Amino acid sequence: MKHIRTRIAPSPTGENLHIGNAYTALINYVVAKQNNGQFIIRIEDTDRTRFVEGSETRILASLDWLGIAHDEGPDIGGPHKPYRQSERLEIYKKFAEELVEKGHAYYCFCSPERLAQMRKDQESRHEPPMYDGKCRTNSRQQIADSRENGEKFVIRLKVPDEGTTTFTDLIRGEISFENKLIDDQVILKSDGFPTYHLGVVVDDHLMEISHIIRGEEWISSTPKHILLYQFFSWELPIYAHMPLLRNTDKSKLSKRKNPVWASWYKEQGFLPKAVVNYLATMAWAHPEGKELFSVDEMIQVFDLKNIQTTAPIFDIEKLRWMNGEYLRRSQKSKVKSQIYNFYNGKYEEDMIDKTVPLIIERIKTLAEYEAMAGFFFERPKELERPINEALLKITKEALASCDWNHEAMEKAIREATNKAGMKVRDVFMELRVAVTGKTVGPPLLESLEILGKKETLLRLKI
RNA sequence: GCCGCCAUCGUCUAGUGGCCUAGGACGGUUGAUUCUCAAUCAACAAACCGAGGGUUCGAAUCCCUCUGGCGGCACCA
Repeated sequence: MKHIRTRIAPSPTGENLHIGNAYTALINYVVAKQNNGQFIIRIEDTDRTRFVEGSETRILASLDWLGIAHDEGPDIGGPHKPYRQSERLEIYKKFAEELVEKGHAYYCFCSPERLAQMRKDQESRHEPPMYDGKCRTNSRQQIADSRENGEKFVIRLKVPDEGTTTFTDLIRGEISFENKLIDDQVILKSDGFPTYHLGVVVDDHLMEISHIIRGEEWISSTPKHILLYQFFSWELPIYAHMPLLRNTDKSKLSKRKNPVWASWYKEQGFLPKAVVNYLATMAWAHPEGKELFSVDEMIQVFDLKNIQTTAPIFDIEKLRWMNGEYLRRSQKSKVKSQIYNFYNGKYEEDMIDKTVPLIIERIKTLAEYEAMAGFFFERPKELERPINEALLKITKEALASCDWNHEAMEKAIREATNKAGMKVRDVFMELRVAVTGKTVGPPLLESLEILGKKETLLRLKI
């Protein structure tokens, strides 16, 4: 069987790893790992105008956070380095020129202005915007002259006027496009950088990528890539176009409408395992109907053919539920250190250790710890609502004289409450607000036990 | 406008011709428990399988048409 090699090819044009990229990364990773293959990261930084400093580092860090490890990449190298397209310019130039020599591509000297005007005209005529082929017919002499004059040029793919280009998508079946509707794509830009189309094909071939698993947004450019493979006489990889993650309004997941950066999920206190698990359930269902599973379990049973073709809506509510499940199923000691690390040492470890058992069932993300347990570390600056002193008095007296453990406190408070003829829940609520400042929180008496008698009585002004 | 992809509860999905009066999960609602909130447990509502035609003894499952949604149509990826 052919050696399996997959890849993701992010562009360092955003502030972090896009969650949609994390999604395709996961699938690529799983496919590679279940076949004992390699998962590669290649940085496609061919657009200098959109380049974002530091983006690559952050993308790699997020992938690492998610536990999606690569075998080859810009940071760790590999047999096909470099893994950054900006460092491979000579390669693309060579192949682009080879295509020109073979007659499958041509120099184009059209100015951006002319192209813009052309497209404008086409639009007004309700025609599809396409290059009109002006430079296709340039003579050798014309080309030589233009180049000698230092005119800027690009290299365009010469797409056949007739026939259709067909390819088989592993999860969608056969897809075909009429060649006459495919544009003469620019493959090498005037600045010497390749466009995506040349870059991917050349690198995927050179890096021996066997499966191209990417978002469905690429379906319509796939025929251009197929043509490129054919012109080079290279063996075609297997294609699988994943459904796109969507916003609630069904549009492609975007930062305008959704948190899309992997870093956001980290900052919000989501656990990487939960994020990955949730991502896995997008467009794919565990054969045994399991909702909660690890990447390793997924690797055992995953099959690309079972990927759903419909684009799923990314539902943060379900992710939150899943995160809560992971939190509750984790070992307490692990959660404790996760919380400690999440707050960067802002809260004492000792107090976190004591309070986690009380709040673990009440939070869905690490970031919720603060709202739930903040009162352990800091006196409430203000109370959520005013205190009924008469009600509070009952507990004050009971607490002042009883042993400091929650059983004793409970007994004392209940007795005092009954004697006063009041409702237990009302009395507890009064005490809760007085000590924690809030109407919602962990079990009160256990909390007070941890808080300590001194601090509690202080807050009660006894 | 042109090309392409897609179509089961609000959401994620199971379902590949009879096991479907369509199952599970999230979310929602109700109840139990309870010092609040959760967690937990129980129950309920929720898709007539986008619409219309076929094929078949029989279709969510196969075919066609339509409609809708989405994606693409750059010297961006």
